[in-house]
Amino acid sequence: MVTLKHLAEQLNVSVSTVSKALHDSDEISPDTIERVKALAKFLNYKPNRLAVSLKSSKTNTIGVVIPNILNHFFAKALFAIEKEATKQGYNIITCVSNEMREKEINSLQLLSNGSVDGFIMSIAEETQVLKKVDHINAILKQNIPIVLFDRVSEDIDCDKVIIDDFGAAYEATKHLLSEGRKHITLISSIDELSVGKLRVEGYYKAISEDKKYKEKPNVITISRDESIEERIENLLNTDKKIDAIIAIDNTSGVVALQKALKLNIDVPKNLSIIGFSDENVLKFTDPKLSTVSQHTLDIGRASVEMLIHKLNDKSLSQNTTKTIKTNLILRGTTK
Amino acid sequence: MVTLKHLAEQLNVSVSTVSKALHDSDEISPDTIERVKALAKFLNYKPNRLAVSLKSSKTNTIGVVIPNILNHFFAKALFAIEKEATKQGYNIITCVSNEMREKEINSLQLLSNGSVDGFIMSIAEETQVLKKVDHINAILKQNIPIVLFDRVSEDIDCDKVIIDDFGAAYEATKHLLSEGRKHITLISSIDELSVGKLRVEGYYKAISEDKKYKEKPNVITISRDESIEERIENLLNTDKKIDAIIAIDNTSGVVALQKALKLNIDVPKNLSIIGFSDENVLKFTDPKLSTVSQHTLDIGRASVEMLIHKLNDKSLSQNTTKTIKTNLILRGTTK
DNA sequence: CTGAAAGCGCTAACAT
DNA sequence: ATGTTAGCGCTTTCAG
Repeated sequence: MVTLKHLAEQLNVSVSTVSKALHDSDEISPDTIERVKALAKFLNYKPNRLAVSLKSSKTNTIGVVIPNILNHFFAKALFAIEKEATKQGYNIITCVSNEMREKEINSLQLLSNGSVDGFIMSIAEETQVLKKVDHINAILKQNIPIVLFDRVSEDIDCDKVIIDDFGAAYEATKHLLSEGRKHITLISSIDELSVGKLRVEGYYKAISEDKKYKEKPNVITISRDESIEERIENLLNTDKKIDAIIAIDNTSGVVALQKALKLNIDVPKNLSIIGFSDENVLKFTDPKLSTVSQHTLDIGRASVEMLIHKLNDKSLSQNTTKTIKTNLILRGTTK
Repeated sequence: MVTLKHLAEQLNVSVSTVSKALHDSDEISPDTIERVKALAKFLNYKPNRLAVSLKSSKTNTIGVVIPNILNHFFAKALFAIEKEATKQGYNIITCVSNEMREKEINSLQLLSNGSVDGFIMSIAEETQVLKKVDHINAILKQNIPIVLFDRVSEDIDCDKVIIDDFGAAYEATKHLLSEGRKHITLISSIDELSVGKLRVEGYYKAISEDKKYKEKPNVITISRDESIEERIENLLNTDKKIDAIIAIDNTSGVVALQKALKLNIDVPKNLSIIGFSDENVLKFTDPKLSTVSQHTLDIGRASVEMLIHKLNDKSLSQNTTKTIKTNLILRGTTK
């Protein structure tokens, strides 16, 4: 690895001269600057990032802690975060909590030792269930900024980026009501998560506001160790009255559509389906699933922007919550 | 941030004493060790990673450069890499090339300045098409080890982890032949990639070895700007003789299955389908797609192992290529 | 215009 | 058993 010292020796000048020259300091003669730069280029000199960071107490690195990279939502968020971070001259170090609080604690500990300037994270399921977030607050107390996205917590006071989960489910349910559906069922495999709870609330609200709707709300929660496929096939088989489904997680919507087709249920004539899936699954379904579009790329981008904003002005102790708007995109599974 | 200096001042000893104490040096009295450790724990002292790395010329960080994180194969590989790296005490810095050579160059440049000890990467499509890999060889020349996985190149002399693409396609095709299929069609949307080419070769070999098979090989390549869905629906609609499909990319197999079901083709009675998809799509299909299982987790793990192995013994200039075996898993879309 | 020196936080050879 | 010093590669005062 070629260092300032090497350059200095080659050119018979001091290290500090070289350093200044490379930064176009006007303390240095144009002639020297040129010579230094020429040699630097020739030898492919690159400033050692560790040394620069150590000196400046600034790593230009963001720690990203996500629950599960195999979940397409988080993969996409990571994609967006990486893209925006790169654009702004930041690297990202990625850790996966695998939904476990212990791993989350580890990752946070590991990186909060000067490795990163701040964190972007989404809370592990276990952490949300246990409602123990002191490990996150501990980082904040060390004056390392955190931006929470999607899965957030009231007990943490920091910047946040969320979607309007309540409103999104509310709108989706309203649409199904407007179609004249009489038996709207909500399916959730994420009822432990903050976002899951909010979406259910939105569904309740829409139902309760509709005077003409006679049925009680029907919420199907599927636990981690159940087979989503079996449960849904069963549901459609036994409860023939269901004429609309709002599936509030990543995958249930697609599964519901598959099973409906298999059972020869006419979609959307006799059954409407709205999912929260990402566009990537569309190529696997025919008709195309109608979805609540979550603008995941915007979520990632906004998270990076907020973090860097705070990094640039740490005095800024004001915390804000940014809500990314959703879109109800009607495709082939709704009337 | 609490440093050795802080601890030293609090305890009225020197910095080096503190350092040694924390490393259980036997130059230090048990008593002092205990006091130092107690205070360190109390103040939540964590050694500054940058300083340690700078001093030791060892970052314990791996740079991971992948083409596309929205591709489930790479997401899963990244998952495995992160997991194994963490287990071995390494962090990962992730960069996404987005299949672009330019971004690949940038990432490599950016991280080869002391940020990482080595790289794990899979080559961008553009790089494979252009066959220009000097930027990768340049890193190797700087004595920074690289492990290439999945998408590799003959023109790069380094450690590699691949699957037996040729053999996998060969076996899959042989199975279709053994079912007595007469019109086996290969579908590929990745014919520009090294792995794509190898899989096609495997298909050819199997076909050509079968004396009883009369038909010419039938290879359908779908380009980036075509709609895979349209193309496949069209294919099945127009060529009614097709009785078996081997889909060598991530998604075509599932799409083919969907379209076949839509067109009321009896799968697997009249049409067998084998895909190269990951298990994650299975929940979206009924019947379940038969696939070539690529053991992506093993690929990721092996990559980390190889890199760390080389890191631990840099003199080891011997490069090896590890081939991860595949499995043909027969499910509902084959007889 | 250039250089010497200090220091970021840590380790380790070398005193004491 | 503890302390001093030098140095990893870099930036930045302060001298010259």
